[in-house]
Amino acid sequence: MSAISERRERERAHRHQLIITAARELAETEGWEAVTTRRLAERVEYSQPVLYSHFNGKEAIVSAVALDGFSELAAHLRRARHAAPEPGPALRAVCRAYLEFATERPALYQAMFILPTDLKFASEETPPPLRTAFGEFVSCFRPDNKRRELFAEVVWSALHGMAVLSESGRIPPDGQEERLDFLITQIAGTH
Amino acid sequence: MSAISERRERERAHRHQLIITAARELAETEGWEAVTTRRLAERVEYSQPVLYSHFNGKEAIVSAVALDGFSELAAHLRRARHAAPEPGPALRAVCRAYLEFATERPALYQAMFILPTDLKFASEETPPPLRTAFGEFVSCFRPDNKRRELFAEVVWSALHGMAVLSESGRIPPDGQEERLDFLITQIAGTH
DNA sequence: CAGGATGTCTAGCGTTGCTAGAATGCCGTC
DNA sequence: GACGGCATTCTAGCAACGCTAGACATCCTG
Repeated sequence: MSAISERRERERAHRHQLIITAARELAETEGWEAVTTRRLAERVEYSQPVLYSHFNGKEAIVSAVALDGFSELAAHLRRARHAAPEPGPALRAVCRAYLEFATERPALYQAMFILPTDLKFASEETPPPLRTAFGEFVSCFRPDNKRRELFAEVVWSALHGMAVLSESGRIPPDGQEERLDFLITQIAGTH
Repeated sequence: MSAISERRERERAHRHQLIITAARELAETEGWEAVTTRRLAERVEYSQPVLYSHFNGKEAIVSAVALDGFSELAAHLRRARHAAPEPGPALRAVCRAYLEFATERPALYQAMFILPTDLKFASEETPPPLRTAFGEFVSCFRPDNKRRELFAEVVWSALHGMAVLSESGRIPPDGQEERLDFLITQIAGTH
């Protein structure tokens, strides 16, 4: 009884992740509007209702993808920050990594920041990956800086704005590097 | 023939605007997910297909609402800029007005910047209201500043990020004023 | 007053997210 | 080793969506 239900649990967990990755792949290749419950079910080779035994609905699936995205983003930013020698260039490196992430994984970024999700932000129930991702920005400022969280919020906002406005063509996608340079120059000296 | 068709034309134009304002009101009171073609048709007291004799589809209706929004935003920013005495406080006033606009008309702002629309940005076919709205930011910098467009893009991006991240609860909505203050302080001195 | 064009509506197509209830298959027990 | 019972999966379908074809009515023109 124990071993059997354990195996089932394992298979179930495996299928759970299968759904998430299938949704993500489908979104990355054809966009989120192509991610329907039917196509997703077909992709994982199960019928539609099994999706609902794993997730509360489509929004929960998007949320799961977004959560994975936050983990990757956090790792990506951390790598960039540790690769930079001093706290000064660290901010620039992290910002560049952020924009890189947004442009290279547009569908994932969309799930994280644009599509409606169940994720709770800026509260006690905020999932750890979200916290650590944000923490990477905070860590670019000196620990004795009492307003580092605030600074991080502004930097993050600016980057998000740049990412999303250039992605949608509202600002020319070319000038991204120059804009980043200006932003960093203005913020620098405050860490 | 002339007078009659003129009257028809007038009625048609009136109904055209009626659809737009109905869509906007519905979105502002119940959110864009409640704006369906059926409910919209019921609201204007016509059947569904008349919507399609005025617009190419739902996206075109959203675009029309967004376009109106850009006109209002441009006027709102211009008012704020002219109310400020010097170019220094002008930037702050315009930024504050922008955030005000975003928080007070969330549905309208969503149509302008988040929902998919037909509007062309940063190109030759960009509608005038979009240009003038962006121009208000540019005008906050000195005419001899060769990078004023770039600066305006960064400021706009930062404001958009702040607006949308606080609206969705990704950053605490309270700190908005403080964040704005930090942003302006860093950008100031470059106009 | 008839003819034709214009404009509007009824009805319906295909697809969406989601779910109830039938059917299937696997487990533990006698 | 056959069987009852439970969990799981599927078939089928609902209501609502954006959108459209074709019938219907209405009004101007000759």
